[in-house]
Amino acid sequence: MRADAQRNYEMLVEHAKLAFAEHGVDASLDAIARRAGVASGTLYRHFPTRLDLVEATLSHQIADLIGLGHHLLLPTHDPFTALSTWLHATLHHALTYRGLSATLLNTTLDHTPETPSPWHKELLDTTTHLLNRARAANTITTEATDTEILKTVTAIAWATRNAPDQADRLLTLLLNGLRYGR
Amino acid sequence: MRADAQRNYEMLVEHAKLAFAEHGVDASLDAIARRAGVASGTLYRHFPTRLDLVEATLSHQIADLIGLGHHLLLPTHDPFTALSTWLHATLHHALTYRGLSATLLNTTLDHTPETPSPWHKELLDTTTHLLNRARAANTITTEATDTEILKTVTAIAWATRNAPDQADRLLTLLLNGLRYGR
DNA sequence: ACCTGAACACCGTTCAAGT
DNA sequence: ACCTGAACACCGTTCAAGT
Repeated sequence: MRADAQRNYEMLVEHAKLAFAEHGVDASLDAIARRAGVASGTLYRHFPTRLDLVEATLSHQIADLIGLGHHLLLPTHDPFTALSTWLHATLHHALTYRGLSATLLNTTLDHTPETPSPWHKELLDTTTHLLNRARAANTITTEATDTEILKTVTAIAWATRNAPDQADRLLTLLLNGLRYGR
Repeated sequence: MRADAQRNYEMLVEHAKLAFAEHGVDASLDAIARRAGVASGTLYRHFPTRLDLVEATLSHQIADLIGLGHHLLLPTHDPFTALSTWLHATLHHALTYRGLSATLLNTTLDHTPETPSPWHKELLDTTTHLLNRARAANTITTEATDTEILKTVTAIAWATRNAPDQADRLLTLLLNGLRYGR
């Protein structure tokens, strides 16, 4: 990549982080480009879709989350606790920016024509594995599908986007509903 | 009201219903006005905010829902069953138009500066009463507040907006989590 | 190879002028 | 008293022209 292009890329990610943190993932792309000191066309060249830009600002955090997921899949962990830890972490991730929960729902869990990003696929896969382990250990109901459970987690993130302190309590409620023999 | 104004009002409500049903509550107001055969200013004269128009299209359904609420508060009903019936009905109401769940969350459950509409106040009040009865009968946990529970119901509506057949199952999961001595 | 910025499309909202 | 529709502001997205 040419040096000026590299610099533009970094400036865009940096200002996107600020804008997303302040206004949520629906922040004006035009304003991001302006504050990063580039024209709008340059933003679109580097990030064809808004999702590309969102993912770029979250790349480290996503890597961490996926790392945690792999860790929790080790057989040393109690299946239900591992599932619980994972869903809480996913919930917090979805709360990073206002509107990120909607992005997650749309791109991972609703039938989108586009291929889901590797990030989203990994999220769903990890959840599936942890749920399967919890089901195999006979600790949770089989009443709800993987997708439905992950949907509910994003829904909780969405519902508590202006009061994130309530998020964990609502997820605990969901886990109570899932759990057998409480 | 002048005869032409009356007619414009009705035409606007009628076309708003169609547009909301097709595109959700975020449908273009301009397009609604155009198809109703009036200019945009006329729409704003009758319905200063989008919420006013949304409520107008739902007035009958809202009346029905509130009627059901009053009915369920009669002491003849089992407290938990009444609560369950009410939350399922509220859930279905929130699913009427795509995006209505978001409206409900914003105007009823998040700190909005504006005074909530009588409709929303009634919704929250009825839920509070039914929850209190269920708690007094010792059938549900006291771990979650009224607002949090209603939030979760709107969240489920939001999460299943493209797959409404899953909505009731997810609400059942929530009720399982709430219920004591399942 | 990359960037600029005008151009187009679309929307919400207001308000002076008209009836 | 009510309606019209132009005007303004804001945004996303594309693409011809420039370097």
